[in-house]
Amino acid sequence: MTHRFIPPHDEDAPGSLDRRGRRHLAKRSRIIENAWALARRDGLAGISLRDLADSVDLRQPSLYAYFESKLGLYDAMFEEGQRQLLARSLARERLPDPRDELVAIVEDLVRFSSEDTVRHQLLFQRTIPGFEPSEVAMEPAREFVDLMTERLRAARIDGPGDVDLFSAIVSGLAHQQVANDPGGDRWVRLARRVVEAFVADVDRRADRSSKQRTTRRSLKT
Amino acid sequence: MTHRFIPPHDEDAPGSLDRRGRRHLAKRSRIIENAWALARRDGLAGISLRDLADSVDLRQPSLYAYFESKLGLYDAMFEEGQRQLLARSLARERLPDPRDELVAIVEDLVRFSSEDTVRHQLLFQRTIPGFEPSEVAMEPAREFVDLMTERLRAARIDGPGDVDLFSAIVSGLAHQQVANDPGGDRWVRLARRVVEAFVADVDRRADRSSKQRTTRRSLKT
DNA sequence: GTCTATATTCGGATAGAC
DNA sequence: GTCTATCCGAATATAGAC
Repeated sequence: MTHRFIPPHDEDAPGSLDRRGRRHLAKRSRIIENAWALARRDGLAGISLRDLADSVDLRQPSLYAYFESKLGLYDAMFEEGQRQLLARSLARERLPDPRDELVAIVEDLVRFSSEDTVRHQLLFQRTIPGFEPSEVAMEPAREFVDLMTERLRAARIDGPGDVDLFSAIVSGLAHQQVANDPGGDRWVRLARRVVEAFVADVDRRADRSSKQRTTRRSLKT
Repeated sequence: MTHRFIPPHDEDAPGSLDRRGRRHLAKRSRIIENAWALARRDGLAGISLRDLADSVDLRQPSLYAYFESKLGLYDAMFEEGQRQLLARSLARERLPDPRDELVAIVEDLVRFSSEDTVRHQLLFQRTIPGFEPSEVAMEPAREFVDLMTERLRAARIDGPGDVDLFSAIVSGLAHQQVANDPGGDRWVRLARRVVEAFVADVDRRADRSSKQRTTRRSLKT
């Protein structure tokens, strides 16, 4: 079962939208926007559909014209948050040095998380009981992972465990930043150092294994 | 305002407890134990005081003899979780090599988190709206930080940012382990590597700054 | 699409007797 | 300390008219 709500409409071209459909989506966006504001005020799980409806001058039951349930609302918020993250990464101009690029991405990510604690909570922690993002909502997340993987490959980081380790480092920085210095930059500032240490480790391991190969070969000949 | 509940009792020695006090504490412990079980089933925020009371054969209002409110219950759970973590770290025999000791601690920590997701949630993520641990509940957490700091110093890790970076790395491993491979060891296995990379980075920076000092000195003389 | 009205359930917390 | 009884509020969700 999915949380997504497909509003009923009957245009001829399924891809584009008529005036009604556009208005519908615009209002839906506004609702989501206000939902974020409420979440920042009352906590993510604390969003009340009544308050949300009030904030857009609707009665509470009318929200069901836009979302099939409260979980459907979370799903929409999740998707929007993931799109924001992806959009930000794509917007920034790519740096020539792949390692500088990694540093920039990590800084971006940590800042992105610390900008908005509840967004970080919805996107990266599983805190809403019963909520699991739908396939559609996960799509931008998948694209982002692809992008990250590509950037890591460009810096010659693709060994087994490398990506796991990198993801752990980034999520750790983000988490500490959000938890202990929200809005600040205490862990953002560590991005360069951590990337350099990580890259040095990857290099060191590559050296060691290539030396091992050389040794083995020289033993044979 | 604190969430802790000091049960009224009138013994002569304030430190020790009479029979009644001991029974009270024992039952309180049992309640907390069941609260963890419910949290694992329904989520942390999903604990219902009615269900909890049922599970210990009490009526719901009777719980207020043990906790002043639901937040007080969370506070007790938080304190207990922190004590478990501290107890585990103290129980393990200390390794002679301070870096091996660091590896062991990190593995411990990541395993501790992944053993029990909701405990990890309560202890390390701020997910319950309105809940902030009381001073008393934070006490074992402080002790744990002291212990960690001491272990890091033993490995000559005490530079500015070193502890921040280390904490980020550990929490990142734990978070990824909990989120993506709960009960497994995909990130636990990275503990040794990550500690070694971290230590190498600290050494490298120490070398560099000592060389800088040497250069400056040789310029002077 | 939006409304009114309402169903339904459940939550935490309190009063006061025993 | 434990109970019964109850309060009070809040929540999501549905039915059906317009």
